Amino acid sequence: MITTLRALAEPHRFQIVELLRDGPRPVGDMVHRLRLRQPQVSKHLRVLSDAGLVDVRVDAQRRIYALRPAPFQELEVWLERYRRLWEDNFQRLDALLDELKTKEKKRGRTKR
Amino acid sequence: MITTLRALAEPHRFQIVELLRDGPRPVGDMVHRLRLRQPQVSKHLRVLSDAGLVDVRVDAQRRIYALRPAPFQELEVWLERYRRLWEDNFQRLDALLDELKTKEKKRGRTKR
DNA sequence: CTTATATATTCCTATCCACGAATATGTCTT
DNA sequence: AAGACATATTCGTGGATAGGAATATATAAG
Repeated sequence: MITTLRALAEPHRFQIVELLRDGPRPVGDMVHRLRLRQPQVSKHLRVLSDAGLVDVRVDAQRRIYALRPAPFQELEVWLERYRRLWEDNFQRLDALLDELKTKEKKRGRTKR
Repeated sequence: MITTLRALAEPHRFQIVELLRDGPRPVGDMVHRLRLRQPQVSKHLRVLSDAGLVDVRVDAQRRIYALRPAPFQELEVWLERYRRLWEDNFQRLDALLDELKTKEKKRGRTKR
């Protein structure tokens, strides 16, 4: 999970991933679209590959990169456990109770 | 989005977020549970706060930190656009077609 | 007002990593 | 086999940042 997040957290890599969302692409195409230098793109792809976010298919001299679904699925599974943050009242209820408690404590004195 | 990812990509911050998933907590509690030194926890919380992932509520000398739902919702919205990766056939079809093309090209010669 | 408790900030340092430049590897074409 | 094309790797460097130690700030308690 951390590996996935770290890989995605770099802006250029994020852009590469966003590009690949629309389908597999060769390196040169990404170089052109993102206006980055070829070595940097290759290096970012290496990081993404090591993180398991992409895989490569060889087509003559070209390498076609594509997203691997697995890490994105894992991200989604992880995120699901945070749904309650906005779907339940959950912390809102908690915060409300705490606030009431705070007000009670402060009764009779000036704030700050 | 990048801001959110960067904040989550650091292991200790990730742990803090995981802790806060179960509800708001004061700093000292996290220090104790994660066995980190207090200044580091405060610094990580600062980063999380700047990234909009948490907010603080003052309770006497203590500060109670809680997750903010918004960034997690945004993450989920972003992730939704990647669902097709595994729900459709999408790239699988694409890859299949490419593979057929490759085999055709290679017909009659030795691999590598 | 002094002390204790809880948290935040500052300063320093070592480490990591993204970039640029140069070069290497691999494959196609002729 | 030679050159062209596509991609990968290496090396060096500057900037960002996490951690440690010390200190500052804020509130509570006596």
